Amino acid sequence: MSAEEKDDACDDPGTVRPGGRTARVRAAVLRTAGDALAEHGFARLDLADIARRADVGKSTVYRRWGTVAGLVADLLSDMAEQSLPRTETGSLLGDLRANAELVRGTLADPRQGALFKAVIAAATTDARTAEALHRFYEIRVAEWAPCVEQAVRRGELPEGTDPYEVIRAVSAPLYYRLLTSDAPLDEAAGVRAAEATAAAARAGVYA
Amino acid sequence: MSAEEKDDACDDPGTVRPGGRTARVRAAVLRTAGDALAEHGFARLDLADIARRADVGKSTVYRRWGTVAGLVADLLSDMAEQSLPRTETGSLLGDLRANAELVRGTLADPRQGALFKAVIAAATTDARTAEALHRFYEIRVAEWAPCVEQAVRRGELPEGTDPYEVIRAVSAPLYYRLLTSDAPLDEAAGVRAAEATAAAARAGVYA
DNA sequence: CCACTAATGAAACTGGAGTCCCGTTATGAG
DNA sequence: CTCATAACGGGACTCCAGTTTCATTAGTGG
Repeated sequence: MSAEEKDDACDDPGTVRPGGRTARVRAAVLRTAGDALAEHGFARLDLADIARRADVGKSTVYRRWGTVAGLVADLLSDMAEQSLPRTETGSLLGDLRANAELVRGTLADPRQGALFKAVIAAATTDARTAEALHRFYEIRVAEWAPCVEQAVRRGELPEGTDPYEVIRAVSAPLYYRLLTSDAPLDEAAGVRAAEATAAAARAGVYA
Repeated sequence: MSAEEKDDACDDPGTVRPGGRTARVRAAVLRTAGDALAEHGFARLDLADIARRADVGKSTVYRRWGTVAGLVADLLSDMAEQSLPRTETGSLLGDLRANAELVRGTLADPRQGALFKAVIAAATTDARTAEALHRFYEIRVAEWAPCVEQAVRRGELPEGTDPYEVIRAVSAPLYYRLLTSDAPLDEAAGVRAAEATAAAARAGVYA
């Protein structure tokens, strides 16, 4: 181990030969993990079961992801890459309503809603998962922030309005209801979230 | 087992002799469970460890609470009973700011914040825990709803404003930030939550 | 104060989640 | 096409969370 000593000891499995089977295994495991999270939540999840359902060796799952938290973190990275297109309506309220409806629809969908619940729960336990979750929302919020900046340019909102905070304000009541109530996330909730945020932003609360 | 057949088969342990030792055991276990939840989160929690730290027999914990979810549900019932006094300032914005600061202070406190995170995470896994969590928030929201009703009576808000929804709107951004971001919950966040809600409510969004 | 039994606690037991080892497969470079 | 080896898969092994059993302790009604 003279000159050619092992300097790649820190490499995780899957980084040197990411093509072919490795990629197929990752896709199968992540999809199965998503299904399992949506079904049973994050607490009743064990990697052995994931491996069985994904037709993948148990050792492979443990070697590459190690723990449930690590697997969820990777799932979040995967979810962050799948970006949804933003619709532009020309007015602040229209854009915020579009955003609210997108979020509401996602959370109201049985599978997606359960998945988001599970992912948020997982993030409260593990630091790496939390970091992945925060990055996920930073990305999603940044995608929609431009519509607030446009509204400022149009004169709909005061100068200095924080675009990120406005977008977060739309999602907040929807997530709050998802997590702390059993009331359904109907369309009215989305509309209310958008209108409340628009009213507050116009009043200069986020400046 | 003729006339005196066992009709109390459905009774849980602790319901027939709830005084003395039984009460002490419950208090010790719930306190320890709160500590453990705040420390390690809800996933790394096992009842055997709780029993050890609470100086209580392992079988007792398993017999009375059964699972982690059941224990958290009982903890939530206990938390719901400890009601905090509501301050009245005479104006809607003042009351909402007081509420926001109360919630913000609780969530910003390291132990309490971690505990609430853990409890919310636990509720995503188990139906009974979720029900207990929903009841907890219903109680807390109901305690503050009167200040909105007073504002309507004073003419600060339009008739037909939903008091519950207004109170929830104050908490929502604080919880959203707690769960999806690593930014600190500073006082400005509380003030912004109260002001945004007041502006939206005045605009008639919650009517 | 006594008797009855609800509730607790110690210890032995069990099943399966997570680890380890090693032979097999197939990726990617030359 | 060929070879070195990254990555996978099966199976044996370990360890501890959760269960069961039973003797002991202490509430509660009389």
